Amino acid sequence: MSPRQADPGARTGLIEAGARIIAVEGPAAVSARRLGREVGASTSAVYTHFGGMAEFRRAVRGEGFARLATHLDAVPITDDPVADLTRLGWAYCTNALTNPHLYRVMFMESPIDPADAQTGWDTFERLVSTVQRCMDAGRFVRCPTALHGAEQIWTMTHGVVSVVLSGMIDLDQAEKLLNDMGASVFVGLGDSWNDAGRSIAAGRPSNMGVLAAIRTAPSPSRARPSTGRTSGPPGGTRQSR
Amino acid sequence: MSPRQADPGARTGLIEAGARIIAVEGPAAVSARRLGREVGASTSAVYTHFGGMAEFRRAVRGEGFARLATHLDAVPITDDPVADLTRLGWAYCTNALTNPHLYRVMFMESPIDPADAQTGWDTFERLVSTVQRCMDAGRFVRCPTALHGAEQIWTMTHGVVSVVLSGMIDLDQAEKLLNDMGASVFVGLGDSWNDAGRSIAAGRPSNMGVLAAIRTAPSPSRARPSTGRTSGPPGGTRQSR
DNA sequence: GGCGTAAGGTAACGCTGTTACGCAATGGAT
DNA sequence: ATCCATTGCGTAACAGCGTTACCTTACGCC
Repeated sequence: MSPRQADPGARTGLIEAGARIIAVEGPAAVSARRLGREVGASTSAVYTHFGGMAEFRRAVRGEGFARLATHLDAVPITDDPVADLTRLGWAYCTNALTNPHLYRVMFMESPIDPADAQTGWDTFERLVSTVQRCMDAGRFVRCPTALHGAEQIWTMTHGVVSVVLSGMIDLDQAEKLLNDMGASVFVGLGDSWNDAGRSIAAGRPSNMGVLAAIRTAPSPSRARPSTGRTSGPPGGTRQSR
Repeated sequence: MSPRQADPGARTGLIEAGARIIAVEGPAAVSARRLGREVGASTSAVYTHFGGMAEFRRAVRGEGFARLATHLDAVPITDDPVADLTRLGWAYCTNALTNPHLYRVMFMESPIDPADAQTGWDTFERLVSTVQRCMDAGRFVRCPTALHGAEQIWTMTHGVVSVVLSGMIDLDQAEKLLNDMGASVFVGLGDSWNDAGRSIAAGRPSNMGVLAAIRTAPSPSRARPSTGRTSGPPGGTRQSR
């Protein structure tokens, strides 16, 4: 009474095809028919292996978290935990900006379901433990819990990444923001200005070219506040209706 | 030789219907057919008044920015600009969390086009001018330009809002993050810890109930780092895209 | 009053997710 | 060796989507 068993490679093949399509053409290009065409199967493959497009997207998000974890795990552990924290931040940014569509799917879509949130928190553990090392090293003396400090750092980094992906600021601005806000947050957690600055400088990736390569490609929109200094009466924004 | 002219109320009617549908059911529920049904017209109404769904969504984004500007303009100007900054932040959060779907459409979708970016920057001016007042008052002595300080504050606030909307943290955590990171950023810009703390306390909305009301409704997902929980069966969570 | 012009409805095209159905394949039970 | 329950998976259909060609309709100027 043993039935035919599914091709074990089909599932991963679909996930990788989905991640690839998302990376190149964006989430909108992913459809059941397209996936079937891509792996040489029919539309029902998605339903056999995942149950539906929603669950399939969940699986692709999981793949995204796995790639992020790989990036983060490549960050070495040194005797300067704050520099390690900085390196984690740059690794996070590099991962996000080299796979912007995937990052958007992971963190910027409709509220994620609890299972995905758990996956996210598991990845987040890498950050929490590094903050804990900063506390143990006597650097983050004002940080109540490692979790709280990690939340601050992740929220800040995610905010900058998110704004870059929205096209509101460019990568040069983002680098300044990350440096300045990173220092502020580190000091707010208890580090001294001098130590924070030293560690941020130490954690700055020597090969900034990875981000420089990204810099050229995805910058279609650029806008600045209207030149005249502000404070105008509420007639400021022109809008429809 | 004058042709029939379009119903001037139809355009705003469509925009408001779109904003309402987005607010209640999310962006995925907005379709040309649905909009036509909603305002008693046909699908071609969207094409007559906007040219297509993409331009229609741009118009709805504009409506969202207009509402945000209304929220921000309601913040009074006092002689404590840092407290005003805090109030702007809370107004921003309140607007975002009372209209989460609209906020997502405005700031968390695919890269926005230059026209929308300009609209966003116009709204952003309110923040820049307040930071300038903080500099003029001698509070942000380390802030190089008002634009740079405003970018920091907006990025931080947007990061917290964005993470709350993703369901990764709840509103209590978010309030702590905003208070702590706000203080860190203010101090990083040059304020003193005492002054920053005082202004943040002064800018905290007396009626926190607005956010408390939100607290109950949209919290479907809650997860913490690795408490070793399990996920339920992949039941029918219907998800948009 | 007629007429040119544009508003706006109708219907179609190709796309999407999803599912009922039927055939194919499989491996333990007989 | 045969059988057959069980499952994989392709086919085809359904409803709904954005978009557009086509046509009717209503308007204001001559």
